[in-house]
Amino acid sequence: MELRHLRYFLAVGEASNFTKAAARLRVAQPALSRQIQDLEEEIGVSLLRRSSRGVTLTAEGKLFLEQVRELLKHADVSVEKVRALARGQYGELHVGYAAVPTTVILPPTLAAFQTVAPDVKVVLHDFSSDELISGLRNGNLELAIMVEPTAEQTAGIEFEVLQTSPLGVAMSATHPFARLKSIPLKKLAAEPIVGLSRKDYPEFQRFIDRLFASVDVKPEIAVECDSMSSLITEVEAGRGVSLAAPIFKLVIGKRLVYRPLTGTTATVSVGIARATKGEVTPAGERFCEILRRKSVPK
Amino acid sequence: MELRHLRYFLAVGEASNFTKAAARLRVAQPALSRQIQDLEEEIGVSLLRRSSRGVTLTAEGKLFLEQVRELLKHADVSVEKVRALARGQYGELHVGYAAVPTTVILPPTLAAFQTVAPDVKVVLHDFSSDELISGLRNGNLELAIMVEPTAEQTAGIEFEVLQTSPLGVAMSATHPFARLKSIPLKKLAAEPIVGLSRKDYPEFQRFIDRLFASVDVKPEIAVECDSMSSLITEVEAGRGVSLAAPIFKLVIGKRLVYRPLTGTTATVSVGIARATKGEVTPAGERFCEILRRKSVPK
DNA sequence: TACTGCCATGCCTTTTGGGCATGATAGAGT
DNA sequence: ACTCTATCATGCCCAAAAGGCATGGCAGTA
Repeated sequence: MELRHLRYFLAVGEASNFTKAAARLRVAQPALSRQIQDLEEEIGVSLLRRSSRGVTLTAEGKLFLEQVRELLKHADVSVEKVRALARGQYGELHVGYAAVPTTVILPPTLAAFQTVAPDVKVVLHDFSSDELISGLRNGNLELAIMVEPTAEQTAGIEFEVLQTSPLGVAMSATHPFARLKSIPLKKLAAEPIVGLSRKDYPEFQRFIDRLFASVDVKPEIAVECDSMSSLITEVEAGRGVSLAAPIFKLVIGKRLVYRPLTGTTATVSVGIARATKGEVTPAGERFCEILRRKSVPK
Repeated sequence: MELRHLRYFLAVGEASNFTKAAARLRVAQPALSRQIQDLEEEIGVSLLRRSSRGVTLTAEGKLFLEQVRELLKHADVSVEKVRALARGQYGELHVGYAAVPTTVILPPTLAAFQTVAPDVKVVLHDFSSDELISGLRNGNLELAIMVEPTAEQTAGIEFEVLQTSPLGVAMSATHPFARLKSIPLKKLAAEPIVGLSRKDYPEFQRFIDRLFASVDVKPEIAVECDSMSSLITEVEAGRGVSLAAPIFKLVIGKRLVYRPLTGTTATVSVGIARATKGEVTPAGERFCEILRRKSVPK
C-alpha cells in the first residue's frame, strides 16, 4: 500500500465516480481503476460497489475513507511542520537570559519574534551567569542573552556583543553619594560594595578586580548577593553601594539612586552567548537577528 | 512522497545506518540511499547528516521520524480496522428490542457476542413494536428482536422466528382466576382485558382479534397501556387481566399471578426482524447467529 | 599505510504505473 | 424495443521509476 493508493481512493470516494476522479487526478481512468483494485485486493476488503452509474462506498469503504482523510492530512501537516522547523517557524527555542541587563531588549525582541514565527515556542530561562553557561554547554539552552562572560567561562562558548554601556553606581537615597552628580572611581574605591556571588556570577568578581586595578585598590565587598533583588534590598538597606549599568535605573524604580561613574573608561557589554559546538536552529538564528536589530541604539 | 519513502526513512532513522537498514528492508543499500535522497529533495529539508561512520538525524529528521512513526502506525491501524469491520469485529451495531419477550435470550447473547467481537459497540434500543419497525425502515436499527409483526408492518421487513410460546394470562393475586390452575379461553373472553396501546403495539390488537374470533366474542379492552410497566401496574390494581407468554413470569415477580391459557392453540412468536433492503453488517450476521444458537430450547 | 566500514554514483535490469483502445453492462431517451 | 450514452473493466504496450551490481570516495582504525 502506498500513499498513491490512498490519494486515489480519496478522489474516487469523494467523486463517487472513477471517470471524474481520474480527471481530477490527471490520470487515465483505467489506471485509476487498476490502482483501486490493487488496494482492495491488498487489504482484502471491497471498498466500493460498482454500478453502471458510478460507485458507492460500502460500509468498509466509508470507514476507510475517513481514515484516509486523516492519514493524508497528517502526512501534509507532518511535512509542513518539518519545513517550518527548517525555516525557523516551528519548534521550541530555549533562551536563557540575565534578567536585569535584558529588561529593555528582551520584551520587544520576543514580541517581534512571535509575530515572525508564531508557532515557535520560546521557553525563557531566567538564570545566573553560571547557570546560563552550563545550560549552553549541556545543550539545555540554545542561546543566552547575558553580560560578557569571563575568559574561563568562555571555553566552548561564543559571545557576540550587542550593547555596551558605561558604568554607574547605585545607592540608597540617604547615602552621601546621592548628593553628587557623578561618582569618581577613586571615591567609590573607598566605599563598601554590595556585589554578586562569586559562585553564580564569576564575571562580576573579575570585573571588579580589573576596574579597581587602575586605581590600585582592592575594594571591600560588603556582601555577596545571589540575586538582583537581594542586591537591591541590601543597597537600599545601606549595606553599601553597587556597581551598575544605566539600564539598572529601570529596575530600581525609586528605591535606589543611580549616578554615573567617572574616572574610568571601563564599560560592560551585553550580548548573545551560544555553544561553539551546539547547533543553533534556524529559529535561533532568526531570534538572534531580531536581537541585533533591536539592539541598535536609535 | 509515498509510504515507501516513509518506511525506508523509518528504517534508516532507527538503524542510524543505511547498510543495516537496507538489509532489514531487503533492498540493496544504493536503492535505499536513492529513495532517501528523493525524500529529502521532495520535502526540501535535509533529514540526515551522513558521515563515514553512519548517519545521525538532524533536528528536522527527528521531528519527521516521530511523525512518520505515527503515520505508519495510523496506516496499519486503519487497515486493521477496516478488515475487522469486514469480519464483523469492529463498528457499531444498533439493535432494537422488545424488553419483555427478550429478557431471557438477550443477556446471554450480548455476553457471547462481546467475547466474540469485543470491539463492536452494540447499541441497544428499547423500543415499542412501532418504533422498532420504523427504526428498521429508516436505517437507525440494523436488527430488532421482537414479537412477530403484523402483515401491515411487515412490508419491507423480514422476520425470522426464534422462539414460539403458548399463551397465558396474568392477573392480580386476588383475582378469582388466581384460584384456577389454567384459564379457558371462553372464561377469559368475558373478562375485561388490560392491553397494549393500538398505536405503539398494533400487533397486539390484531392478535387479540384473531384469538377471540374462534370463540366469536369481542372482549372488552379495559385500558390500553403504552408500556409494560404500566400494564403490570394496571393488572395489579385489578383493572383487568392481561394476555401473556410464559416468559412474562420473569418480569412480574410476585406482583402478579400467571396461569396457562387453554382452549386455544394460538401461540406468540419472538424473532429477528430486519429491513429487506437494509444491509446487515457482518457484525449483525454474527449477532443473529448467536441469537439463533441461544434460542434453541435445551 | 593499508584496511575496513560507510555512503554515493553510474549503469543496467526489472517492475510497475499509466496511456490508449476496446469490451461489458445497465440505465435513459426515443 | 432499440439505441445511445455513461460507467467501469480488460488487454496491450510503453515509459518511468525502483532496484541490483559494481565501483568510487572518504574517514576513522589497526
